[in-house]
Amino acid sequence: MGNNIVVGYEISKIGKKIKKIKLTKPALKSGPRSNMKREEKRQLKLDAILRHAAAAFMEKGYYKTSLDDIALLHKVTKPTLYYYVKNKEDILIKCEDVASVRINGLLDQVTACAENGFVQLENFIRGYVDIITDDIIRCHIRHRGQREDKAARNASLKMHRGIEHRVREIIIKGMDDGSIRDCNSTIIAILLFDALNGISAWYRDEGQLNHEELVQQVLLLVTEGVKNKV
Amino acid sequence: MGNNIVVGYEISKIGKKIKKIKLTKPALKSGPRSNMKREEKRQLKLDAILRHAAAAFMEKGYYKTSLDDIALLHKVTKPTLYYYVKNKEDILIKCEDVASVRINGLLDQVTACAENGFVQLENFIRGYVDIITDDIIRCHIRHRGQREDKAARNASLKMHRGIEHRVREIIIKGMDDGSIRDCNSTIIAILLFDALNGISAWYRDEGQLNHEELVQQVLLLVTEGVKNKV
DNA sequence: CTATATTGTTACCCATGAGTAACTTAAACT
DNA sequence: AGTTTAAGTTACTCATGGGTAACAATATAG
Repeated sequence: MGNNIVVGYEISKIGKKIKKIKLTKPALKSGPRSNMKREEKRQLKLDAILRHAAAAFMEKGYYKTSLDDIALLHKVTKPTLYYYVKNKEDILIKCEDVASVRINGLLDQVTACAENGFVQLENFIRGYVDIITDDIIRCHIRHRGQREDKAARNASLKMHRGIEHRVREIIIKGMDDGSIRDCNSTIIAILLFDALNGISAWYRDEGQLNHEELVQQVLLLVTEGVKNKV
Repeated sequence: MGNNIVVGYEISKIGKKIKKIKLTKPALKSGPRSNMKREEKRQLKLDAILRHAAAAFMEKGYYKTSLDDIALLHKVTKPTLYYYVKNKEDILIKCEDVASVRINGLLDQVTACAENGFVQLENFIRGYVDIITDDIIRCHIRHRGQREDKAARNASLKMHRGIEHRVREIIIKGMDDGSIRDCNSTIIAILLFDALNGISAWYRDEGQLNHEELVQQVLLLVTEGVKNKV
């Protein structure tokens, strides 16, 4: 009886990896109050782990950061991490989820305002530069690309395309309402993201460069370009 | 007599690693013609290795690419690679050297022309988008950042700063001669590189997007921005 | 107060891949 | 020719680090 508490076994398609699955479902019948507390605590710990991991990944890079490093930062041992994440890559995936929510949230907010396309684009840029201050987002931007798992790779691509598409829509709206000049919205959206995401690789809020100054320069560049109007 | 042909031993500072050093210096006395041929061949092979490595690194990433992978691409075995490069990281360093020469060469060319700052900047952008078509350059852009060796890390930073500085100089020149509007040249230079380097991560010459179209959109964005002039 | 699920630990396993030693073959100089 | 150097091979070592098994402690439920 000792070892039938926890698991059953399921052989994946390839038959190479064996996956543990729970047979006992997470007890949902008990009082939601106490359960809530547990779930809350768990979520907080997961968040902390993501923060620590993201910070480490940003400093040393994904492959140069071991799970032991992350565990140490979080003051637990490596196997404990596996209680919160499926594997190393899952950390990146969870960072991606956070990023998706925040960026799409920003887009919701921006597109909800009844402004013309250009102003919406400005607002998006402002918000985005703000968002990429967060280590988790920066970590995602830097490491979206590195996905061993095929499904994860596709999901990442899909989310990325989704966001790019929404920005493209803003640009198109701007061209329609006359606030943005005629241009190739696809290329412009990509270039914009290249520049903004690039910022996340070097900019620190604590650094010497002022946040407002940065935003101003970005907006001016995107708005006016650099050529002097004589 | 068998084993005193080749080597002496030298203990590095740390005393941990032992390094082989040649006592027999590379014969330079013999005819330069034949030597040239050897050096030439060697250089060609090194170039081929760099090409193969860069292609692999761009496809799978540095850490997911083993030296065996590269050796296989080059149709030799791993130890042979060590005849051409010091270690794995040395491949990145050699790619960096290539990149440095090409980009600084472009800058030489661009700044040699007696044009105003804005036109020089335009010419640089045109040339740069051309250059980042090359796998070796793309590899360098993607992996400058990953340097375990401290000296290599510093060298990389220095080269990068050097190039950025030269572009900043062009922008400043443009502001002086009135061809470029007043701006923070440091930030603009960085943003420009962020956008351009970003391109190297996704653009393929063989793809559906036309090279000229891309260059046009970049130049327009940098020149005019996206705001419609009413 | 006891049973059960939740967190966490110590001690492993084992695949991977960088780097090396020692030997073989091919080329080139005299 | 015959010897030296370059170029390449096979067969290893060995550190690293992701992942797991099995056990220990702590909460929570009934």
